[in-house]
Amino acid sequence: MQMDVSTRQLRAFVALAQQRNFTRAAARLHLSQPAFSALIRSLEELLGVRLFDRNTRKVELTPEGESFEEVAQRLLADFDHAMTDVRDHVARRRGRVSLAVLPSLAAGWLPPVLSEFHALYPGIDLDVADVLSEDCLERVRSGSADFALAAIRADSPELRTEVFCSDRFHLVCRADHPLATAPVLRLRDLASHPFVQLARTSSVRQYLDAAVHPMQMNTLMEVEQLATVMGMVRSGLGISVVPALTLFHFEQPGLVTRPLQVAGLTRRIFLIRRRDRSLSAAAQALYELVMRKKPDEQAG
Amino acid sequence: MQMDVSTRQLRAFVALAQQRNFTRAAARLHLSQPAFSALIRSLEELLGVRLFDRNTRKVELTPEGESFEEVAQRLLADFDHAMTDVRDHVARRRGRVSLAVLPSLAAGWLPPVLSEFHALYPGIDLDVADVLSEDCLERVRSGSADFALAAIRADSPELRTEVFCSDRFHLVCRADHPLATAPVLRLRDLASHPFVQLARTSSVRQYLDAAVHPMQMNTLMEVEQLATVMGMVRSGLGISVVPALTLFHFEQPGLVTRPLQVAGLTRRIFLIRRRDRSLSAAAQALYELVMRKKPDEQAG
DNA sequence: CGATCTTACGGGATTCGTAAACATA
DNA sequence: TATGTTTACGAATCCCGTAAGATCG
Repeated sequence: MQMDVSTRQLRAFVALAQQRNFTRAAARLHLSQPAFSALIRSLEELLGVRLFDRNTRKVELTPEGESFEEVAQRLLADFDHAMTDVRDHVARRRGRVSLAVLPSLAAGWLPPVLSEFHALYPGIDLDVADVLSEDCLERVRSGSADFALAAIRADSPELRTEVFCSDRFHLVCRADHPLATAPVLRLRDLASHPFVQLARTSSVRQYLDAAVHPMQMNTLMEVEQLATVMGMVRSGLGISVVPALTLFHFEQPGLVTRPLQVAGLTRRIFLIRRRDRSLSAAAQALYELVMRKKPDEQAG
Repeated sequence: MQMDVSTRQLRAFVALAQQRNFTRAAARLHLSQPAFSALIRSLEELLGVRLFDRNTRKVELTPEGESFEEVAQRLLADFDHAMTDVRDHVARRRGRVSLAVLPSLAAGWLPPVLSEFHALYPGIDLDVADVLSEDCLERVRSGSADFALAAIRADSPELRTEVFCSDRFHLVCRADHPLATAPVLRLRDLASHPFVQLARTSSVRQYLDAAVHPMQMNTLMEVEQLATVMGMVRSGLGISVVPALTLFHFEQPGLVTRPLQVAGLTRRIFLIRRRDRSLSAAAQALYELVMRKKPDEQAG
């Protein structure tokens, strides 16, 4: 049993209930008076009840009309509220974006991007997960992130991967270290020096292991955080090699960073999103800004 | 800014969100699939967002579609609830009637009528005001009663009066009273006997005063309630004259009631309702039953 | 008789269903 | 290639506005 009452009929009813005059109420809906009359009649027929007692001199609500008035007003208000809510989301006046990003991006490159985003769309809430690549992917897969920036490609078929940027590796060492001023830097030159490694789960480490066999490295220690690497290097315990996007950690007095021109030693950052699933208006807006603000390909 | 989204569009949207298949969802609305497709498209255009990601193999909600789904379902539920509510009232499954009736009618004639009414329409609440005629009219005038049964006509132009029934007067006295067996009863025969009167505000008294000048009466006492009149008469203090509709008070052992064949001494009961104001479905139903159950014109 | 609602009716927009075209796994 | 959506298009329907008719104070 479905009653396809239209919102127009409701609006007509409310207008007439307020104006108590067909001609004026019709004008308010930008309708001719007979057309308006038909609209009221159709509503009455649909409900099976007269809503107005009317003659040429007076228009009054019937008891049923009276009790229907508040109902109709509430329904219309709910309706309009719901519609403006949708429009607000579409217009990016409101909404929420969730993204998952590698910690290295989250600390260095991301903040100014989000700052600009927030200035553009102050009504959109932001939800950032600064987690490792595997976790990034999982969050996109489960839907808890709209998209992600990670260092690995997605494997599952419901995800879509696109290259976001390339991230070249740099040597980091003390300014008084011999390599700081060496004319040429080759990977095997570095191998002999005491080296501060990141944990094997990090993408940085995986790239390094792929480029230089671990056996050839003079690994001094393994730590979890890049900030720790920096501390170790600054105190002269060893050197390290990190991607360009993490260099902000090493912009410290007494430290030197030097690009490595090594073929194949380039970390790729990927943007991961669900396939066959469009982004929300808010997520699309962030996606576009993120793509526009890609780290310079020449960085490093 | 009014968005005339129709309930059909909402129903189409919800059907598709649930079925995730245009063909099946179209069938559910008894529509051809292309017509259904157009309905969805029109909704998406109106809202300015795609609500479904679709290809020939899969139909999925977009993020906007997802958040719109609960909104649409709630709106439709509210809508349908409001509509069935109206229909329930029209079908007399629910509702309320308020009526105002003279106490004499309220105690004797009314209860079985309301009993039948309640059996017919168990969902309709009843509101009875058993008050004197003036008060009956005032309640109709103010809208707190849908209609009234009173002993006076309405004066104000917004009220409409119709004759409901005629109520003949009867002598009430003890069985051992001389008048109980008198061959003929004339008004002047009664006048000499001690008489128990009702208060001047009662319609019964007003009729009597109009028929027999008070000076000609042997008034023993004035009381407010008919039940009191009965008690006085039963104890032999005097006689009285009351309308047929109140005789149930006097159906007591040792009491006699005898009709008075006096021209002009007939109380009229009127039904009063607002002019130019239709009755609610519930009130109309009671009105019709009340008219069908009019006290027999021959009563008395 | 004047203001106002209803009825009558022709034209135009909307919406429908059928059939063909198109897309994807 | 099979399934399922979109496009194309003629037909039916719905809805509007103008004009005439009816009604009440």
